[in-house]
Amino acid sequence: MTASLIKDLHARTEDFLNKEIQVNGWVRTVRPSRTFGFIELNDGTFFSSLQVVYDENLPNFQEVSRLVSGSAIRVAGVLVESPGTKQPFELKAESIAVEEHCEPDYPLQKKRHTFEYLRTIAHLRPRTNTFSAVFRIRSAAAYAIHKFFQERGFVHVHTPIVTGSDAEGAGQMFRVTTLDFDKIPRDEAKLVDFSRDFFGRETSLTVSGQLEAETYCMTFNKVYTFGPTFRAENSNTPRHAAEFWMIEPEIAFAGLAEDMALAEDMLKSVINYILKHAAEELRFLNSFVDKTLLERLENIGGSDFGHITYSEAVDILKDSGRKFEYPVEWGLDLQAEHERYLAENHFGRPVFVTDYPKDIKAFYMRMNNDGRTVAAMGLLVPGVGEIIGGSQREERLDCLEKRMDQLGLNKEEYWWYLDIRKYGGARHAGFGLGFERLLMYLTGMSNIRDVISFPRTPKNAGF
RNA sequence: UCCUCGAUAGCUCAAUCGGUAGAGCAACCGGCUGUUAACCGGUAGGUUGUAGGUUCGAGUCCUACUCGGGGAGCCA
Repeated sequence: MTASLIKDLHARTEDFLNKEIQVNGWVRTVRPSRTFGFIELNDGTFFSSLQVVYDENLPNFQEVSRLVSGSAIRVAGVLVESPGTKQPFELKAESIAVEEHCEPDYPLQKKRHTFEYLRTIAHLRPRTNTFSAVFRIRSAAAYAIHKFFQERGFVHVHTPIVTGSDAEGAGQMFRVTTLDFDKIPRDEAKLVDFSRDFFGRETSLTVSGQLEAETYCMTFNKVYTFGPTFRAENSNTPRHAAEFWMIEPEIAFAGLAEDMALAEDMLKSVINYILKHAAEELRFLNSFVDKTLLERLENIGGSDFGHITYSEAVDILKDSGRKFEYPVEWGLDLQAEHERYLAENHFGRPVFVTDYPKDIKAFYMRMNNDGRTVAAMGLLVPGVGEIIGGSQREERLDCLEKRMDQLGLNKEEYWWYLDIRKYGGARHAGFGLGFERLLMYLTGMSNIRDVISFPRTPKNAGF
Protein backbone atom coordinates (compact mmCIF):
# COMPACT_ATOMS: atom_id res chain seq x y z
CA MET A 1 0.00 0.00 0.00
CA THR A 2 1.31 3.45 -0.84
CA ALA A 3 1.31 5.90 2.02
CA SER A 4 -1.39 8.57 2.20
CA LEU A 5 -0.45 12.16 2.99
CA ILE A 6 -1.96 13.88 6.02
CA LYS A 7 -2.49 16.93 3.82
CA ASP A 8 -4.80 14.88 1.57
CA LEU A 9 -6.67 13.40 4.55
CA HIS A 10 -7.71 16.94 5.43
CA ALA A 11 -8.38 18.08 1.87
CA ARG A 12 -10.44 15.04 0.78
CA THR A 13 -11.53 13.39 4.03
CA GLU A 14 -14.51 11.58 2.48
CA ASP A 15 -12.18 9.68 0.12
CA PHE A 16 -10.35 8.15 3.05
CA LEU A 17 -12.91 7.83 5.84
CA ASN A 18 -13.57 4.25 7.00
CA LYS A 19 -10.95 2.96 4.58
CA GLU A 20 -7.70 1.13 5.16
CA ILE A 21 -4.76 3.48 4.77
CA GLN A 22 -1.07 3.78 5.64
CA VAL A 23 0.65 6.90 6.93
CA ASN A 24 4.40 7.34 7.38
CA GLY A 25 5.72 10.01 9.69
CA TRP A 26 7.43 11.12 12.86
CA VAL A 27 6.14 10.85 16.40
CA ARG A 28 5.48 14.21 18.01
CA THR A 29 4.24 12.75 21.33
CA VAL A 30 2.96 9.46 22.73
CA ARG A 31 0.33 9.30 25.48
CA PRO A 32 0.25 5.69 26.65
CA SER A 33 -2.20 4.02 29.06
CA ARG A 34 -2.18 0.41 30.27
CA THR A 35 -4.09 -1.12 27.38
CA PHE A 36 -4.16 1.63 24.74
CA GLY A 37 -2.56 4.91 23.79
CA PHE A 38 -2.44 7.90 21.47
CA ILE A 39 0.29 9.08 19.11
CA GLU A 40 0.56 12.49 17.52
CA LEU A 41 1.96 11.71 14.09
CA ASN A 42 3.31 14.34 11.71
CA ASP A 43 4.34 13.44 8.17
CA GLY A 44 5.59 16.86 7.12
CA THR A 45 2.87 17.45 4.51
CA PHE A 46 0.51 19.37 6.77
CA PHE A 47 0.84 21.64 9.75
CA SER A 48 -1.50 19.64 11.98
CA SER A 49 -0.63 16.19 13.19
CA LEU A 50 -2.73 13.04 12.82
CA GLN A 51 -3.91 11.35 16.00
CA VAL A 52 -3.21 7.64 15.95
CA VAL A 53 -5.10 5.37 18.39
CA TYR A 54 -3.56 2.01 19.20
CA ASP A 55 -4.27 -0.74 21.70
CA GLU A 56 -2.81 -3.90 23.20
CA ASN A 57 -3.82 -5.98 20.21
CA LEU A 58 -0.68 -4.69 18.52
CA PRO A 59 2.03 -7.39 18.78
CA ASN A 60 4.55 -4.63 19.59
CA PHE A 61 2.25 -2.73 22.00
CA GLN A 62 5.01 -2.33 24.63
CA GLU A 63 7.51 -1.04 22.07
CA VAL A 64 5.00 1.48 20.71
CA SER A 65 4.08 2.74 24.19
CA ARG A 66 7.75 3.46 24.85
CA LEU A 67 8.44 5.33 21.62
CA VAL A 68 10.44 8.50 22.19
CA SER A 69 9.27 11.70 20.50
CA GLY A 70 11.01 12.03 17.14
CA SER A 71 10.86 8.34 16.19
CA ALA A 72 9.97 7.51 12.58
CA ILE A 73 7.10 5.03 12.17
CA ARG A 74 4.74 3.55 9.57
CA VAL A 75 1.14 3.13 10.64
CA ALA A 76 -1.51 1.05 8.86
CA GLY A 77 -5.14 1.15 9.92
CA VAL A 78 -8.59 2.57 9.29
CA LEU A 79 -9.34 6.29 9.28
CA VAL A 80 -12.36 6.88 11.54
CA GLU A 81 -14.27 9.86 12.87
CA SER A 82 -12.79 10.96 16.19
CA PRO A 83 -14.87 11.12 19.36
CA GLY A 84 -12.43 13.76 20.65
CA THR A 85 -13.08 17.43 20.02
CA LYS A 86 -9.63 18.52 18.91
CA GLN A 87 -9.51 16.62 15.62
CA PRO A 88 -12.13 15.60 13.05
CA PHE A 89 -10.72 12.13 12.45
CA GLU A 90 -8.08 9.74 13.72
CA LEU A 91 -6.26 6.65 12.56
CA LYS A 92 -7.21 3.39 14.32
CA ALA A 93 -3.93 1.50 14.07
CA GLU A 94 -3.84 -2.14 12.98
CA SER A 95 -0.08 -2.23 12.75
CA ILE A 96 2.73 0.14 13.67
CA ALA A 97 6.18 -0.52 12.25
CA VAL A 98 9.09 1.36 13.75
CA GLU A 99 11.20 2.70 10.90
CA GLU A 100 13.84 4.14 13.20
CA HIS A 101 13.90 4.76 16.95
CA CYS A 102 14.77 8.18 18.33
CA GLU A 103 17.50 8.30 20.99
CA PRO A 104 16.21 9.31 24.46
CA ASP A 105 18.39 12.44 24.58
CA TYR A 106 16.22 14.06 21.86
CA PRO A 107 16.45 17.80 22.61
CA LEU A 108 12.89 18.71 21.59
CA GLN A 109 10.21 18.41 24.23
CA LYS A 110 6.45 18.70 24.37
CA LYS A 111 6.75 22.08 25.99
CA ARG A 112 7.72 25.51 24.80
CA HIS A 113 11.36 26.19 24.01
CA THR A 114 12.93 29.60 23.64
CA PHE A 115 13.81 30.70 20.11
CA GLU A 116 17.35 31.33 21.37
CA TYR A 117 17.76 27.71 22.39
CA LEU A 118 16.21 26.42 19.16
CA ARG A 119 18.79 28.41 17.18
CA THR A 120 21.46 26.20 18.76
CA ILE A 121 19.71 23.18 17.24
CA ALA A 122 18.90 24.68 13.85
CA HIS A 123 18.93 21.20 12.29
CA LEU A 124 16.03 20.07 14.51
CA ARG A 125 13.98 23.22 14.96
CA PRO A 126 11.88 22.81 11.78
CA ARG A 127 10.24 19.91 13.65
CA THR A 128 8.61 22.35 16.06
CA ASN A 129 5.20 23.84 15.37
CA THR A 130 6.44 27.41 15.10
CA PHE A 131 9.31 26.71 12.75
CA SER A 132 7.42 24.29 10.56
CA ALA A 133 4.84 27.07 10.14
CA VAL A 134 7.51 29.68 9.39
CA PHE A 135 9.35 27.59 6.83
CA ARG A 136 6.25 26.37 5.06
CA ILE A 137 5.20 30.02 4.76
CA ARG A 138 8.67 30.87 3.50
CA SER A 139 8.30 28.32 0.73
CA ALA A 140 4.80 29.50 -0.17
CA ALA A 141 5.85 33.16 -0.15
CA ALA A 142 8.75 32.45 -2.50
CA TYR A 143 6.37 30.71 -4.88
CA ALA A 144 3.85 33.57 -4.59
CA ILE A 145 6.53 36.07 -5.58
CA HIS A 146 7.55 34.11 -8.67
CA LYS A 147 3.89 33.64 -9.53
CA PHE A 148 3.18 37.36 -9.21
CA PHE A 149 6.01 38.39 -11.52
CA GLN A 150 5.65 35.57 -14.03
CA GLU A 151 1.93 36.22 -14.48
CA ARG A 152 2.75 39.85 -15.29
CA GLY A 153 5.32 38.98 -17.94
CA PHE A 154 8.46 39.64 -15.91
CA VAL A 155 11.58 37.73 -16.93
CA HIS A 156 13.49 36.14 -14.08
CA VAL A 157 17.21 36.99 -14.36
CA HIS A 158 19.84 35.01 -12.47
CA THR A 159 22.41 37.68 -11.68
CA PRO A 160 25.87 36.55 -10.56
CA ILE A 161 26.72 35.62 -7.00
CA VAL A 162 30.42 36.28 -7.53
CA THR A 163 31.06 39.81 -8.71
CA GLY A 164 34.15 41.58 -9.99
CA SER A 165 32.74 44.96 -9.17
CA ASP A 166 34.10 46.13 -5.84
CA ALA A 167 31.93 49.22 -5.79
CA GLU A 168 28.32 48.21 -5.89
CA GLY A 169 27.96 50.66 -3.09
CA ALA A 170 25.53 48.79 -0.90
CA GLY A 171 27.85 47.67 1.86
CA GLN A 172 30.93 45.76 2.96
CA MET A 173 31.66 42.71 0.82
CA PHE A 174 32.95 39.20 1.43
CA ARG A 175 36.06 38.50 -0.65
CA VAL A 176 36.16 35.45 -2.91
CA THR A 177 39.63 34.03 -3.45
CA THR A 178 41.70 30.89 -3.92
CA LEU A 179 44.93 32.59 -2.89
CA ASP A 180 47.02 30.76 -0.29
CA PHE A 181 46.86 32.93 2.81
CA ASP A 182 50.29 31.68 3.91
CA LYS A 183 51.90 32.76 0.62
CA ILE A 184 50.03 35.78 -0.69
CA PRO A 185 51.54 37.01 -3.99
CA ARG A 186 52.60 40.66 -4.00
CA ASP A 187 53.41 43.06 -6.80
CA GLU A 188 56.32 45.54 -6.92
CA ALA A 189 54.40 47.96 -4.74
CA LYS A 190 53.92 45.17 -2.15
CA LEU A 191 50.18 45.16 -2.79
CA VAL A 192 48.29 41.87 -3.10
CA ASP A 193 48.62 40.67 -6.70
CA PHE A 194 45.07 39.68 -7.58
CA SER A 195 46.11 38.98 -11.17
CA ARG A 196 47.31 35.62 -9.81
CA ASP A 197 43.98 34.90 -8.11
CA PHE A 198 41.38 32.54 -9.62
CA PHE A 199 39.56 35.19 -11.65
CA GLY A 200 42.66 37.27 -12.29
CA ARG A 201 41.12 40.16 -10.41
CA GLU A 202 39.66 41.00 -7.05
CA THR A 203 36.24 39.37 -6.59
CA SER A 204 33.53 39.36 -3.93
CA LEU A 205 30.10 37.98 -3.14
CA THR A 206 27.33 40.15 -4.50
CA VAL A 207 25.62 42.75 -2.36
CA SER A 208 22.94 43.44 -4.98
CA GLY A 209 21.92 42.25 -8.41
CA GLN A 210 20.45 45.60 -9.34
CA LEU A 211 23.09 46.92 -11.73
CA GLU A 212 23.07 43.67 -13.70
CA ALA A 213 19.26 43.52 -13.60
CA GLU A 214 19.11 47.02 -15.11
CA THR A 215 20.96 45.79 -18.17
CA TYR A 216 18.46 42.97 -18.75
CA CYS A 217 15.61 45.40 -18.12
CA MET A 218 16.75 47.27 -21.22
CA THR A 219 16.14 44.05 -23.18
CA PHE A 220 13.12 42.40 -21.59
CA ASN A 221 11.30 45.51 -20.34
CA LYS A 222 10.27 43.90 -17.06
CA VAL A 223 12.68 41.72 -15.10
CA TYR A 224 13.26 40.54 -11.56
CA THR A 225 15.95 38.78 -9.58
CA PHE A 226 15.42 36.55 -6.59
CA GLY A 227 18.58 35.27 -5.03
CA PRO A 228 21.04 35.26 -2.16
CA THR A 229 22.81 38.45 -1.18
CA PHE A 230 25.78 38.93 1.11
CA ARG A 231 26.76 41.80 3.37
CA ALA A 232 29.89 41.69 5.50
CA GLU A 233 28.63 44.42 7.81
CA ASN A 234 29.20 43.79 11.50
CA SER A 235 25.50 44.25 12.17
CA ASN A 236 24.15 42.71 15.36
CA THR A 237 20.43 43.33 15.22
CA PRO A 238 17.26 41.26 14.91
CA ARG A 239 16.79 42.62 11.36
CA HIS A 240 20.18 41.91 9.73
CA ALA A 241 21.85 38.79 8.40
CA ALA A 242 25.13 38.40 6.52
CA GLU A 243 23.41 36.12 3.99
CA PHE A 244 19.87 36.90 2.98
CA TRP A 245 17.60 36.68 -0.04
CA MET A 246 16.52 39.65 -2.04
CA ILE A 247 13.94 40.28 -4.74
CA GLU A 248 14.83 43.06 -7.16
CA PRO A 249 12.38 43.92 -9.94
CA GLU A 250 13.27 46.47 -12.59
CA ILE A 251 10.74 48.00 -15.01
CA ALA A 252 11.36 50.03 -18.19
CA PHE A 253 9.46 53.09 -19.44
CA ALA A 254 8.34 53.64 -15.85
CA GLY A 255 8.99 56.07 -13.04
CA LEU A 256 8.72 56.18 -9.29
CA ALA A 257 4.89 56.10 -9.22
CA GLU A 258 4.78 52.88 -11.23
CA ASP A 259 7.56 51.47 -9.06
CA MET A 260 5.55 52.06 -5.88
CA ALA A 261 2.37 50.70 -7.44
CA LEU A 262 4.28 47.55 -8.36
CA ALA A 263 5.64 47.16 -4.83
CA GLU A 264 2.19 47.59 -3.31
CA ASP A 265 0.57 45.14 -5.75
CA MET A 266 3.29 42.59 -5.12
CA LEU A 267 2.99 42.76 -1.32
CA LYS A 268 -0.79 42.49 -1.41
CA SER A 269 -0.59 39.59 -3.84
CA VAL A 270 1.85 37.66 -1.63
CA ILE A 271 -0.21 38.35 1.48
CA ASN A 272 -3.42 37.15 -0.18
CA TYR A 273 -1.67 34.03 -1.42
CA ILE A 274 -0.40 33.21 2.07
CA LEU A 275 -3.78 33.89 3.67
CA LYS A 276 -5.28 31.37 1.28
CA HIS A 277 -2.57 28.71 1.18
CA ALA A 278 -1.07 28.78 4.68
CA ALA A 279 -4.19 29.34 6.76
CA GLU A 280 -3.35 26.68 9.39
CA GLU A 281 0.15 28.08 9.84
CA LEU A 282 -1.07 31.67 10.16
CA ARG A 283 -3.70 30.65 12.71
CA PHE A 284 -1.04 28.99 14.82
CA LEU A 285 1.35 31.95 14.60
CA ASN A 286 -1.53 34.28 15.40
CA SER A 287 -2.24 32.48 18.66
CA PHE A 288 1.31 31.77 19.82
CA VAL A 289 3.62 34.37 18.28
CA ASP A 290 1.76 37.56 17.35
CA LYS A 291 -1.88 38.06 18.31
CA THR A 292 -2.29 40.89 15.79
CA LEU A 293 -0.92 38.97 12.81
CA LEU A 294 -4.11 37.84 11.07
CA GLU A 295 -5.93 41.10 11.59
CA ARG A 296 -2.96 42.99 10.20
CA LEU A 297 -2.62 40.81 7.11
CA GLU A 298 -6.33 40.67 6.40
CA ASN A 299 -6.69 44.44 6.65
CA ILE A 300 -3.90 45.13 4.25
CA GLY A 301 -5.70 43.82 1.19
CA GLY A 302 -8.36 46.50 1.45
CA SER A 303 -6.27 49.46 2.56
CA ASP A 304 -4.01 51.66 0.48
CA PHE A 305 -0.45 52.25 1.60
CA GLY A 306 0.44 55.73 2.80
CA HIS A 307 2.45 58.08 0.58
CA ILE A 308 4.52 61.00 1.83
CA THR A 309 7.63 62.79 0.66
CA TYR A 310 10.70 62.96 2.81
CA SER A 311 10.07 66.68 3.30
CA GLU A 312 6.52 66.00 4.48
CA ALA A 313 7.85 63.30 6.82
CA VAL A 314 10.23 65.81 8.37
CA ASP A 315 7.32 68.22 8.93
CA ILE A 316 5.14 65.48 10.47
CA LEU A 317 7.93 64.50 12.85
CA LYS A 318 8.60 68.12 13.82
CA ASP A 319 4.89 68.75 14.45
CA SER A 320 4.39 65.46 16.31
CA GLY A 321 5.28 66.92 19.69
CA ARG A 322 7.37 63.81 20.25
CA LYS A 323 10.73 64.05 21.93
CA PHE A 324 13.11 62.10 19.68
CA GLU A 325 16.59 61.06 20.71
CA TYR A 326 18.03 62.05 17.33
CA PRO A 327 17.38 65.42 15.71
CA VAL A 328 14.85 65.86 12.91
CA GLU A 329 16.28 68.24 10.32
CA TRP A 330 15.91 68.42 6.55
CA GLY A 331 19.01 66.77 5.08
CA LEU A 332 19.54 64.27 7.87
CA ASP A 333 18.57 60.66 7.30
CA LEU A 334 15.53 59.34 9.14
CA GLN A 335 16.47 57.32 12.21
CA ALA A 336 14.81 54.07 13.26
CA GLU A 337 12.78 55.90 15.91
CA HIS A 338 11.48 58.29 13.25
CA GLU A 339 10.55 55.51 10.86
CA ARG A 340 8.78 53.66 13.64
CA TYR A 341 6.79 56.73 14.58
CA LEU A 342 5.68 57.24 10.98
CA ALA A 343 4.71 53.62 10.26
CA GLU A 344 3.39 52.59 13.68
CA ASN A 345 1.95 55.75 15.23
CA HIS A 346 1.15 58.26 12.52
CA PHE A 347 -0.05 55.93 9.74
CA GLY A 348 -0.53 52.56 11.42
CA ARG A 349 0.00 50.83 8.07
CA PRO A 350 2.76 50.52 5.47
CA VAL A 351 3.87 53.91 4.16
CA PHE A 352 6.08 54.97 1.24
CA VAL A 353 8.51 57.80 1.88
CA THR A 354 9.78 59.41 -1.33
CA ASP A 355 12.11 62.07 -2.69
CA TYR A 356 14.99 61.95 -0.24
CA PRO A 357 17.85 64.46 -0.23
CA LYS A 358 20.40 63.40 -2.84
CA ASP A 359 23.28 63.45 -0.38
CA ILE A 360 21.96 60.53 1.68
CA LYS A 361 21.17 58.29 -1.30
CA ALA A 362 23.04 56.24 -3.91
CA PHE A 363 24.61 57.66 -7.06
CA TYR A 364 22.30 55.88 -9.53
CA MET A 365 19.07 57.45 -8.28
CA ARG A 366 17.43 59.93 -10.64
CA MET A 367 17.89 63.60 -9.78
CA ASN A 368 14.64 65.50 -9.34
CA ASN A 369 14.04 68.88 -10.97
CA ASP A 370 14.68 70.68 -7.68
CA GLY A 371 18.31 69.57 -7.94
CA ARG A 372 18.48 68.61 -4.28
CA THR A 373 16.30 65.49 -3.99
CA VAL A 374 16.28 62.17 -5.86
CA ALA A 375 13.40 59.95 -7.01
CA ALA A 376 13.94 57.38 -4.24
CA MET A 377 11.40 55.53 -2.15
CA GLY A 378 11.41 53.44 0.98
CA LEU A 379 8.52 51.37 2.27
CA LEU A 380 8.23 51.46 6.05
CA VAL A 381 6.22 48.75 7.71
CA PRO A 382 5.02 48.57 11.33
CA GLY A 383 7.11 46.23 13.45
CA VAL A 384 9.84 45.57 10.90
CA GLY A 385 10.99 48.94 9.60
CA GLU A 386 12.25 49.42 6.06
CA ILE A 387 11.23 46.40 4.02
CA ILE A 388 11.74 47.86 0.53
CA GLY A 389 14.16 50.41 -0.85
CA GLY A 390 13.91 51.57 -4.45
CA SER A 391 14.22 54.39 -6.92
CA GLN A 392 13.81 55.62 -10.42
CA ARG A 393 17.27 55.18 -11.99
CA GLU A 394 19.20 58.03 -13.55
CA GLU A 395 18.87 57.31 -17.28
CA ARG A 396 20.45 60.57 -18.53
CA LEU A 397 24.09 59.77 -19.26
CA ASP A 398 25.38 63.28 -18.60
CA CYS A 399 23.54 63.55 -15.27
CA LEU A 400 24.80 60.14 -14.19
CA GLU A 401 28.42 60.89 -15.12
CA LYS A 402 28.25 64.25 -13.37
CA ARG A 403 26.93 62.58 -10.22
CA MET A 404 29.65 59.91 -10.30
CA ASP A 405 32.31 62.60 -10.66
CA GLN A 406 30.89 64.48 -7.69
CA LEU A 407 31.06 61.33 -5.57
CA GLY A 408 34.53 60.40 -6.79
CA LEU A 409 33.47 57.11 -8.40
CA ASN A 410 35.66 55.49 -11.03
CA LYS A 411 33.61 55.59 -14.23
CA GLU A 412 35.79 52.97 -15.94
CA GLU A 413 34.65 50.39 -13.39
CA TYR A 414 31.08 51.00 -14.50
CA TRP A 415 31.68 51.12 -18.25
CA TRP A 416 29.01 48.53 -19.00
CA TYR A 417 26.51 50.23 -16.69
CA LEU A 418 27.10 53.54 -18.49
CA ASP A 419 26.84 51.79 -21.88
CA ILE A 420 23.19 51.06 -21.07
CA ARG A 421 22.54 54.81 -21.08
CA LYS A 422 24.38 55.25 -24.38
CA TYR A 423 22.61 52.56 -26.36
CA GLY A 424 18.92 53.34 -26.23
CA GLY A 425 18.59 53.79 -22.49
CA ALA A 426 15.06 54.34 -21.31
CA ARG A 427 13.42 55.63 -18.21
CA HIS A 428 13.34 52.81 -15.66
CA ALA A 429 12.84 52.10 -11.99
CA GLY A 430 13.12 49.24 -9.52
CA PHE A 431 13.37 48.25 -5.90
CA GLY A 432 14.90 45.74 -3.54
CA LEU A 433 12.76 43.70 -1.18
CA GLY A 434 14.44 41.90 1.70
CA PHE A 435 12.78 38.49 1.59
CA GLU A 436 13.45 37.69 5.26
CA ARG A 437 12.06 41.05 6.33
CA LEU A 438 8.93 40.30 4.34
CA LEU A 439 8.73 36.95 6.14
CA MET A 440 9.03 38.67 9.52
CA TYR A 441 6.04 40.75 8.51
CA LEU A 442 4.13 37.69 7.23
CA THR A 443 4.81 35.51 10.28
CA GLY A 444 5.09 37.95 13.17
CA MET A 445 8.53 36.55 14.02
CA SER A 446 10.63 39.33 15.52
CA ASN A 447 14.14 38.04 14.74
CA ILE A 448 15.49 37.53 11.21
CA ARG A 449 17.47 34.52 12.49
CA ASP A 450 14.17 32.72 12.97
CA VAL A 451 12.90 33.04 9.39
CA ILE A 452 16.02 31.70 7.60
CA SER A 453 16.92 28.03 7.87
CA PHE A 454 20.58 28.32 8.87
CA PRO A 455 21.23 31.98 9.61
CA ARG A 456 24.62 33.58 9.02
CA THR A 457 25.36 36.49 11.31
CA PRO A 458 28.63 37.87 12.78
CA LYS A 459 30.40 35.02 14.65
CA ASN A 460 27.73 32.54 13.61
CA ALA A 461 28.04 30.08 10.72
CA GLY A 462 28.07 26.88 12.76
CA PHE A 463 25.66 24.90 10.62
C1' U B 1 31.27 48.43 16.49
C1' C B 2 28.84 51.23 20.82
C1' C B 3 25.21 51.16 25.10
C1' U B 4 22.55 47.84 28.26
C1' C B 5 20.84 43.26 30.47
C1' G B 6 21.88 38.21 31.02
C1' A B 7 24.44 32.93 31.32
C1' U B 8 22.48 27.71 37.46
C1' A B 9 20.34 19.90 35.70
C1' G B 10 18.90 17.97 28.66
C1' C B 11 14.92 22.28 28.60
C1' U B 12 12.22 26.46 31.40
C1' C B 13 13.35 28.71 35.80
C1' A B 14 14.19 29.38 41.59
C1' A B 15 18.05 29.91 45.44
C1' U B 16 16.58 35.98 51.13
C1' C B 17 22.18 39.64 54.04
C1' G B 18 28.03 36.04 50.91
C1' G B 19 26.88 30.33 54.60
C1' U B 20 27.93 25.15 50.66
C1' A B 21 22.07 23.40 44.82
C1' G B 22 15.92 23.26 44.27
C1' A B 23 11.19 22.74 41.34
C1' G B 24 8.38 21.72 36.88
C1' C B 25 9.04 19.41 32.22
C1' A B 26 12.11 15.69 29.38
C1' A B 27 14.64 10.71 30.26
C1' C B 28 14.20 6.00 33.02
C1' C B 29 10.88 2.55 36.30
C1' G B 30 5.78 1.71 37.85
C1' G B 31 0.26 2.94 37.76
C1' C B 32 -4.05 4.44 34.95
C1' U B 33 -9.89 2.01 29.59
C1' G B 34 -10.56 8.33 25.28
C1' U B 35 -6.03 11.19 25.83
C1' U B 36 -4.61 15.76 23.26
C1' A B 37 1.42 20.71 26.69
C1' A B 38 -2.67 13.88 29.36
C1' C B 39 -2.58 12.57 34.54
C1' C B 40 -0.57 10.01 39.42
C1' G B 41 3.84 7.77 42.20
C1' G B 42 9.10 6.89 42.15
C1' U B 43 14.56 6.92 40.26
C1' A B 44 18.60 9.23 38.27
C1' G B 45 20.56 13.79 36.68
C1' G B 46 25.24 19.77 38.76
C1' U B 47 33.28 21.64 38.22
C1' U B 48 26.51 27.32 38.66
C1' G B 49 29.55 30.01 30.61
C1' U B 50 35.46 30.37 30.77
C1' A B 51 39.91 32.27 33.35
C1' G B 52 41.55 34.95 37.37
C1' G B 53 40.72 37.80 42.06
C1' U B 54 38.48 39.31 47.15
C1' U B 55 36.88 36.28 51.50
C1' C B 56 37.22 31.65 56.89
C1' G B 57 33.53 30.72 53.04
C1' A B 58 31.33 32.83 46.26
C1' G B 59 25.71 30.68 42.12
C1' U B 60 25.77 35.50 44.85
C1' C B 61 31.05 40.59 45.19
C1' C B 62 35.32 42.45 41.58
C1' U B 63 38.21 42.11 36.62
C1' A B 64 38.83 40.13 31.75
C1' C B 65 37.03 37.06 27.99
C1' U B 66 33.21 34.04 25.31
C1' C B 67 28.27 33.53 23.93
C1' G B 68 23.13 35.26 23.95
C1' G B 69 18.79 39.02 24.45
C1' G B 70 17.22 44.23 23.84
C1' G B 71 18.52 49.21 21.93
C1' A B 72 21.73 52.17 18.35
C1' G B 73 24.69 52.61 13.84
C1' C B 74 25.14 50.37 8.75
C1' C B 75 21.05 48.56 5.55
C1' A B 76 17.09 44.98 2.88
